[in-house]
Amino acid sequence: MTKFYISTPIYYPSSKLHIGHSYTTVAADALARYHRRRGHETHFLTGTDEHGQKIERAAAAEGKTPIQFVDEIVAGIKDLWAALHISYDDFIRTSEDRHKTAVQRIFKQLYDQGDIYKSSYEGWYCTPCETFWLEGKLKEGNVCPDCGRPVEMTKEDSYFFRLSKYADRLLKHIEGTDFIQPATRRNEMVAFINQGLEDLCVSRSTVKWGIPVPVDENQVIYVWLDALSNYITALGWGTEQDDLYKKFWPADVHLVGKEIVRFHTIIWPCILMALGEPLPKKVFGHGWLLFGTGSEKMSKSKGNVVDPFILIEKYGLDAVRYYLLREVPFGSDGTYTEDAFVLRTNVDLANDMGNLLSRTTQMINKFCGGKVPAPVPEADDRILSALAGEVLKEYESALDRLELSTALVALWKLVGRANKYIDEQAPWALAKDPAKETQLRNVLYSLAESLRFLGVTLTPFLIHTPEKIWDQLGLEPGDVRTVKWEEAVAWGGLPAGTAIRRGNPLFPRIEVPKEAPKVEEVQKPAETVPAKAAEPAKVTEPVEGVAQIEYEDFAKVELKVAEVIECEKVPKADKLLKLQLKVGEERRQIVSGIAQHYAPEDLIGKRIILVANLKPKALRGVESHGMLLAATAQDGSLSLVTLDKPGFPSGPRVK
RNA sequence: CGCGGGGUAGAGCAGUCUGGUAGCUCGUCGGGCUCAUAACCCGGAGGUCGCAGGUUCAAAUCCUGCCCCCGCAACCA
Repeated sequence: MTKFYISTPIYYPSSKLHIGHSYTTVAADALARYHRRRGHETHFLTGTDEHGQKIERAAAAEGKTPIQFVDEIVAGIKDLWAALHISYDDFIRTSEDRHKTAVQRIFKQLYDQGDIYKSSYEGWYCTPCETFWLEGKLKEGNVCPDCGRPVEMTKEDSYFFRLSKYADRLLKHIEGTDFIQPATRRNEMVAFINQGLEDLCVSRSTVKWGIPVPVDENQVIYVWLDALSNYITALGWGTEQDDLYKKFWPADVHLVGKEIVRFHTIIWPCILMALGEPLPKKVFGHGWLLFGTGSEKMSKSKGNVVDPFILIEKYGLDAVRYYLLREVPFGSDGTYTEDAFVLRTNVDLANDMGNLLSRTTQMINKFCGGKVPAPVPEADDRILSALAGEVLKEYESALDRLELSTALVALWKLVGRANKYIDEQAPWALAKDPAKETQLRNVLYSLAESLRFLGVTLTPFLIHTPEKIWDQLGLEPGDVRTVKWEEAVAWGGLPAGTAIRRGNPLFPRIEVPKEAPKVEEVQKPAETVPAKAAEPAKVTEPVEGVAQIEYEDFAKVELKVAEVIECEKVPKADKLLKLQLKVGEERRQIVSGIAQHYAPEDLIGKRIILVANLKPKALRGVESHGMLLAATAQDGSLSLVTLDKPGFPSGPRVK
């Protein structure tokens, strides 16, 4: 029997997931459902990558243990997958014992055979941050880029994996196959490998929340070896119960976001080679779903992350799934806007698909007494049946290539042709002419049969619609997912005489209030959200307006009048200016990101407003002791806040 | 010389690998139909395919150079 094993990345539960994660997971779900529907033995794995310093700290910040913290978020993730009807077969958490023991086994094996070795890692280390920094990342004066405190050259024992040993074999594997898709990503990886691979540090002594290194109590296994291994630990690799592993490995597809293609196509295969296990057949790096207002250029202001729950609540699950799977060619980046969402839903789902069902069922009611008429095959023009055959081929080959949107486009060719067919044939006219009865029967049968076919072929993508279609056609709704595939997609499966059960519209049109959407649209914040995977997305918390404050809160901010004495550009920084200020008798240096709006010489002599008691911070290696006030307009232009009386002295407090 | 993605009709995109009448969706204008969710069908208008060279009988497509835009990162205190 054909088998199919597909995985999503395991997500990092340091915060709530957004629609980008949903995008990856819904896509994997559709592929899993497709293969299951075809009768292939399918295993669909997703999960969470729960270790590491970020989780450790986020938990500490909330006064929780890491596992408490992560448990809550994982529960939320599972709720989301439930809401999206994600049909995963297994959900692995890297904090589970089954994973931890297997990862330790992997580590041990690689260590015993010499593929992992102990060495020392030397670099600039910030003790408070427990982080090594590359020299190039340090701020001026060897200061930690995160906290601004001095770093020390530190030598630390670590374990390294011999990545370099497998580079040649890996390169051959990548170049000779369609292992990495789409092809553009393969080219990037080939270039990357050709730069030379260095051995990979696979342990950390500075983190406690992780899987202990089996041969060294003081260290935990670092993320790559830990997280990537989930694809086999979930199958029971190396245990007594490895039936799943034997059955499903190697994976048919690892679906990943483009930002983590490198880890899945370089590190992971090398680990597998070292273990002597087969490599996954394919790693598909899809693009990102980006958010924009559509009408205007992407706004720089960050806003709310689109919450999948709200979207489902507002527009329905099938509309959300359809949009995710249809709008973006899988592999490239795409955008989400609410306008585009509404348009897509109204046009494809309501007008074309939903209305097709509505008019077809109504015509069968009116012209055939509500029963599906018996066709007369000899007299059939075969227009729709022939097209359905072609569409099916396109659909199947698109899904074999993981091109979900292409598969949906193919289906909608049939939808479009059926709508046109109604116009051409004008059944209402045929119904008036008793001599045309045969033709009428064939036309209506072809339409109803097309819809039955669409119901079946939509089962991987949509959750409620296929059943609704079959129900309205008078079929047993549940059968749409259980009738054997070959039989279900073969033309003629709809029995004559079936009683139509015309119901509510499949997708009611979404009515959008037309009045003055412009202002609102412009002000709607835009957010760029990568469909991030194994690493957490940096999500800017939305600013929900600004709360009122007491005067004493305001008084905490020390604003002062300052005069610009000197000003120059910060080298190698296009946005930064370094300003020397005179504040009364005091001198100050600040750095400000206004270089694209003001030339240095224009600023000299200007009196500006300084936030004087802000903590110092190094920007691009240059110390800044405060900030100046400026306003940024919608179009991105910027204006300094200055004084309107010439000759006003510097130094006074502003309030 | 940081990494990457782009510039094709008013908007959003396909086509570029494998040169050969420039296509799709939305919008717009006009027409048709009345089975249907003011839905559906047909037709029109609208593009010097970023710029400049080159190769070719032929270039959106191949080659060279340039310009511009957008992500990420660094540099928004």
